[in-house]
Amino acid sequence: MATIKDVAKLAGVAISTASYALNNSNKVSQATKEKVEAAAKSLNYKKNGFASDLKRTKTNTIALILSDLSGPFYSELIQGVQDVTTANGFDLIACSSIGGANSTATKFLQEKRVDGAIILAHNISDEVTLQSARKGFPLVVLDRKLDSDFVYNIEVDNTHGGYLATEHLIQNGHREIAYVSGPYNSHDNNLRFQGYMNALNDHGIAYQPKWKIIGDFTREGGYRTTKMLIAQRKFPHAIFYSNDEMAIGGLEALRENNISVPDDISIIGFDDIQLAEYVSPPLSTIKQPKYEAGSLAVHVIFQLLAGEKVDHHYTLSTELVKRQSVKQRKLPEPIT
Amino acid sequence: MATIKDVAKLAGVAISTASYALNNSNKVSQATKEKVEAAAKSLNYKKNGFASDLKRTKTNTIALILSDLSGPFYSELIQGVQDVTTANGFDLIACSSIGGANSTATKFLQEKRVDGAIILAHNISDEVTLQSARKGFPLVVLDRKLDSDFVYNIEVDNTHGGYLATEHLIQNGHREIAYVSGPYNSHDNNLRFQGYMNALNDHGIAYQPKWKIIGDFTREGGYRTTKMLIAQRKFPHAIFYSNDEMAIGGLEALRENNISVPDDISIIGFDDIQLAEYVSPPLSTIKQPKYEAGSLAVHVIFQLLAGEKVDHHYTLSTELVKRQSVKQRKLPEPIT
DNA sequence: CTGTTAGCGCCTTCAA
DNA sequence: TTGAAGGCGCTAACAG
Repeated sequence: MATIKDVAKLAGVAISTASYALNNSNKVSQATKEKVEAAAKSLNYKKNGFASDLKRTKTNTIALILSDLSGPFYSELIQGVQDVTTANGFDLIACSSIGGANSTATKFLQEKRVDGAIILAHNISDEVTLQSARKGFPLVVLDRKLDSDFVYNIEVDNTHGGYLATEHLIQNGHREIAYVSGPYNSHDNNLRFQGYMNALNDHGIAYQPKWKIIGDFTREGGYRTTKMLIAQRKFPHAIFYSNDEMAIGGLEALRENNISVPDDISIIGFDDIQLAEYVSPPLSTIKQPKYEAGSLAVHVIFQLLAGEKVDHHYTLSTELVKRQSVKQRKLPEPIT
Repeated sequence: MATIKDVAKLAGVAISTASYALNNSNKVSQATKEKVEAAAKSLNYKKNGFASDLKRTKTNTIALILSDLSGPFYSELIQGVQDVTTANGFDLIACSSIGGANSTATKFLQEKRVDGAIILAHNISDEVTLQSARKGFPLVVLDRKLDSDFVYNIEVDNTHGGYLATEHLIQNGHREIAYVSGPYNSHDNNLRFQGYMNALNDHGIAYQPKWKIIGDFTREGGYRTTKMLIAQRKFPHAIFYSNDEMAIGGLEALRENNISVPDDISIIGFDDIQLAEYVSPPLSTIKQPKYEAGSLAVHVIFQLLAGEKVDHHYTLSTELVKRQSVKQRKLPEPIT
């Protein structure tokens, strides 16, 4: 690979001159610039990005850390992140946190290969997050709540969302409502569950532990837990799946058992992923402002990079999306 | 930020010693190593990735270049890429080519920030691709065909896929078959169209230019072109959308006009994206071996990096997936 | 406008 | 086992 040295030599100028010329500085004459450019072209010279980043101690890129690049992550969120990042002339790279401490994500977080990062990856530990955040390296987390001088939190109002979902079910006459949870360590899940509890409570319905089923936020998990529910003697009036993926898995399990949604049972999800609208029946769910969350996250980073002071915590609101998986419950005929 | 110098100073050793200790070399005593590690920890030292990459002139990361990070890209493909990459202990980063020549993708391609790259982004020009590829920097393209010493091609058999789709329609009694194309400059599209033509030809059906509609591979494009088709006087027996996204957009247009699929018209897509199975009716389509394409791509890169010689061209086969959007055409009652 | 020079932070011979 | 020193490729004073 040709270096700037080779270019300078070929063009017959000093290295610095070549550098200036290549960076479009106005310190060199048009003639030299052309000479240098010609030399660069003929050598197929490409600058070494590291060397220049090293020198300037700044990369102009921010990282988006996802738990799995191929996962059903939120394309709107990425869109938001992407839009704001490119609008600011920064580069955006996405990397996965598969592999935990040895993952690419951890590497990027720790080795200052980027100027800032957004984390949406439950498999990055709080510990890694906390010890990576430092002055001059803003970190925004979208999936947890962390108190640190250098970590900024953006959350959607999961509690309220959980409340909304549960209340919608209650208002449709359902009282025996199962909650299919996400993993135990999921902050989001815990808040959604809190909302579920609150709604039950506000409507004078006693919480029954038997209706809390532990899932894992995956489609298979939803399928499995639903099968389990079906295998049990008692069946709820409705199921609140703590995310859409699980609800879709559940839908499949229900269909296989000829249990009709929403005639026999009502179900509701959380997230409003793209698929939700296409499954049959279309899934009622809780919509999160994903685009906003993504763009806000980057926005915070840029403010921080510019040395401004910003809040450490933001909460975005959620919204009920009524589709066709929830229906008014037919009460058993009163005996006359 | 603490540098290795600070660590060395605090630990009371030379810089090189600190470096050895931190890199687990066996050239330092256990005692020194511990001393250095303690110092590093207390300073919250993190090595600067650039500096070390610069020194070793190798990054251990490969880039996956997508036209849009938030786009409906192929999660299975990414899965394949990801699996093989991490299995080889390399890092994977995804970046977008939005912005063309000024995009992050172009930057990564040109500034040797990665050891190899996989391109699946029609908005990266052949020119950029060609001039980025160089010895020691293997490039695999998944969406075009390029002849260069340093570019490797992996294609799915689009022509055969197009043939399969069209033939399936023909075998169901359809003869007036519209083709909704992708963008003009899409290599994939051209091959699919070729397959369409071949099938028509093999079955003695004359190609009619009026049945070729120019789309753009987006859902909106499919919607728009279908509306157009509907607005015209003549309507085809069936439509072959050159990708699923467009077919889904088309489905919507058809539904809005109370044209039933597959009763009034049969349609087929291409790609077998996740949604295809969930739309109503479930979309018949052509499935591509996406996971294989992704894993093969990285595999090729690693072979190249290891100095092995590999073929410049691979073709993976496609397969017809029958679902419910294609139906045998009722012939008009013969007059008796 | 151009050239000289001193590092950015790290790794790695080489000599002690 | 440890330390001194050179340099990866580039940028940015500074001096001419």
